[in-house]
Amino acid sequence: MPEELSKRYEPATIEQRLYEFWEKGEFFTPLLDPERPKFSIVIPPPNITGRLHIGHALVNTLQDIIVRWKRMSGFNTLWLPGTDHAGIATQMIVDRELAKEGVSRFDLGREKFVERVWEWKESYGHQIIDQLKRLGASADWTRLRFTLDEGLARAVRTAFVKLHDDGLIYRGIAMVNWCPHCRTAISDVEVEYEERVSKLYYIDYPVADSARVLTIATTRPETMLGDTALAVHPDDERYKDVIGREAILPIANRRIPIVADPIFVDREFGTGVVKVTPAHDKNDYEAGKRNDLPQLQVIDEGGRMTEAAGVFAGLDRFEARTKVVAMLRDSGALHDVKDYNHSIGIHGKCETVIEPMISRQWFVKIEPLARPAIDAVRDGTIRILPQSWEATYFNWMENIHDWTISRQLWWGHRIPAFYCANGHVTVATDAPAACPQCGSTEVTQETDVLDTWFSSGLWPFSTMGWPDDTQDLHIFYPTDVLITGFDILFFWVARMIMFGLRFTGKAPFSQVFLNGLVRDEFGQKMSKTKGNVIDPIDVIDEFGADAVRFTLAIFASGRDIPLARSRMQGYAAFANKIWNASRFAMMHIDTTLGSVKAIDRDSMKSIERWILSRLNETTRTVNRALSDYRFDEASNAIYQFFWHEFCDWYIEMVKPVLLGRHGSEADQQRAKRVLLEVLDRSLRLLHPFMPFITEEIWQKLGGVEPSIMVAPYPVVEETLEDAEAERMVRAVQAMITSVRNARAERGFTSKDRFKLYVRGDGRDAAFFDDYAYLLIDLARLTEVIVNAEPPAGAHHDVVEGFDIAIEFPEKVVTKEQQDRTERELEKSRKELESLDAKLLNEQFVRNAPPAIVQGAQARQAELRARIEKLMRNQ
RNA sequence: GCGGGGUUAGCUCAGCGGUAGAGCGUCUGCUUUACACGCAGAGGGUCACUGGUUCGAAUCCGGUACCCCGCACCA
Repeated sequence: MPEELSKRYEPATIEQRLYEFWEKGEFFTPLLDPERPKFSIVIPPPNITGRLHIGHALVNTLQDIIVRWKRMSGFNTLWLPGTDHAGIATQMIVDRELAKEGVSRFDLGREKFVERVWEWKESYGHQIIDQLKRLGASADWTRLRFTLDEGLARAVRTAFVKLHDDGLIYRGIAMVNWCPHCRTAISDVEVEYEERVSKLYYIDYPVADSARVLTIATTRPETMLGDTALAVHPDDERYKDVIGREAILPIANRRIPIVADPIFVDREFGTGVVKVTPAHDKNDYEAGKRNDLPQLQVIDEGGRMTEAAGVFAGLDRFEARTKVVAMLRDSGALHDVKDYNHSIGIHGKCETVIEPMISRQWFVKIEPLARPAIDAVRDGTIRILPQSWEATYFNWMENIHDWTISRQLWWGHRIPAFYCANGHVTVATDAPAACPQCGSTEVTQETDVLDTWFSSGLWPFSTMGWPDDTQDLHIFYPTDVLITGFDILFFWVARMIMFGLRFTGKAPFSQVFLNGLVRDEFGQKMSKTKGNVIDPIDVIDEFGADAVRFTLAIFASGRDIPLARSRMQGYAAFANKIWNASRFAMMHIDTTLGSVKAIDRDSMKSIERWILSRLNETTRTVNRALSDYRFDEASNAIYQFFWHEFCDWYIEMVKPVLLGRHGSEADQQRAKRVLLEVLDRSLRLLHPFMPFITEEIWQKLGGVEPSIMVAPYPVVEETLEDAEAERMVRAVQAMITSVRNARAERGFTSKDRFKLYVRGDGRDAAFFDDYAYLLIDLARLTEVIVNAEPPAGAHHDVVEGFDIAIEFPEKVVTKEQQDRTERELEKSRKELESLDAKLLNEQFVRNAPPAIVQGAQARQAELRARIEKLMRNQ
């Protein structure tokens, strides 16, 4: 006898207990058995600084659904979890902590500061892991990895040295994106562009020894202090005469050359004269190199003006802008100022305006890595879903630039390059005791660290022990699918593909599913300033983890997800429905799953065949949808089945037998058995989506397995399909609905009972006789009379091809009823009319598939009958 | 400028060649012994516009309008 359930489902009372049960039971840890079919997936490692946000909740719910589904489907399943050290983000947080104590990291020094960050990590770094557990994530925590662990650090050093030895890593001086706030270089993908309203300043530059004045336009007037030339187009008639002469730089009163550059200058744009600041703009830098111009740095690494900026030295670059403009205005050199909209580069992590800066950095020569990565997607070795992302991937990969991998930070993987006192550079996984070139023992390591994404690019195999030859790599690498947000396609996915192919010779995964962005219910981006942020932990507390997961899943088709609390409330109601349906079932089931025998299928009645047939169809849909990552379709199919077929119809249909109002003892026993069967299969089908509630209920059903999460996932069984049972039950449902409609329209209540007349041939007639009790019960009738002439004035209808008539006490036809009948008639007539035309059209009859034509004919016959009956109701 | 996506019921979306669907919201009944986080029912759509292909188009192709999102450019 199963235990009883409480009247209302209270998620908070079971979630923690069940999660501990799973963890203790080691259900998340796969076997080290190379013979068994495996399924593996690695988590997109969340930053240790992070708190779980709704995007994490989504991506991890989707992974958990797939992982639980595969595990139940018999795969030796590994979901490998871990966290990312997140260089800049983490350093920023600890910096802020230090600031509160009134010290900076420079006061501490590098070593102490890094120690401090590790301490921070020990205290707070696991928070996000705990939150993932609240969500129900069935990741193998015994394999928890961190991108800065010793194992992964060795992988990083090995990868770096290999790339360097292959000539794919170089160190050099170049114009990079510089963040003056974080005081580090960042890569191209880390720069975000924002449309800003700003000003375009027109400045007059007098031509030396002449009365001519050249006007240039700039959005960044402070950089003029670093101008080392003006440039015009060589073929521009307006300026031919000034090429080779000099201009006087206002304020600084420096003479600068006027050069001609056909690549740099667009004659059509602005005045056709451009100032050249080689040290502070990418294009100017290139132009400077072409024209052999000096680079004059006027802004420093902290975004302040240098000594070279003269009187502005020491000022912040934006203060300097204001002052420069004022001074230009005073001197009359400011020609004009216009409003101007343009996008500017921002460092996404700290919102600081990027300053292009010339500096010495480490780079990855990317083209040789990108080519095979492009091929892998093109030839289908890796499939990206939704497929439209492939175009974006190709577009980016084909125009990719070398990757700036060095960061001027302290928290991260220190670059394994070593400098000796004589300036020789050695790149090696371990520090050399002496310089291999000159023998100097004064060896110091490069102070720069690597871009965080360098280490996460190795994630699928570094977490499994690479570069060693480990069992995990043998069994679980390559992984099967990567599930992540589209926003890190370039940052992470592309780099993993490149590194995976390079270092392991294999694509790190065969499929990539990119999920959309979680937005608010009106499609707006969630943001703290808008106040529309949904905190997953809050909603788990409020609605339960299962409801939150289900809500995320039912929206997840690869597009953006408009998330509303009302939806979560709706799926919390679904959880409650599952709970109560199970509670009802358990009041009657008196056996356990472990002790029952298989159902004798030959003895089953039509409604039993029907519900199992419907469940079988649902099973087919769910399995197929999950294999296509159509989480929305899969979850919706179960929802519809469980609530609207199992609860709304089947449970109501078995009540007469279950409660002993109808049928034999054997009928009741069989009904109980089928109820148990449907509940068991439904719970297993639902488990990947709603792990907690299904576990709690399923355990009470007394299964053989210790947990539903290791019970087999339902698969399609052809023998459960029963089209005939579906046809007849559909007819019964339609009759019941028709009676309910007519009753409501005529203003009767459910207490008023009537006689129902039904027509059917041989076998069907016998069926309606058998199920008269059901019609009586659910349609609240006094009697069902098969194949008799209904009295005059009865209400007629045709449903699913069967004639029915309801005998109402008297012909109380309301205006409402008449209108409705009229509308119904009108609709049917219209449809019939178009069908008639269709069937008279020879081309339709000749060209359309026979099944369609037959369907049209059947529908035509039914409509004719229906119209005839409806007319009798008028 | 290049690329991707969208426009279907009041709202949010699914459907992507063969009779317009779901959830939420609205309205009307109902304390029917699992559930009022419930049950039964109702109303609500010329599927953005416009050509074409087809026996047949929300669905395929072309164009127009508007809206998102990448990337590039931005003196």
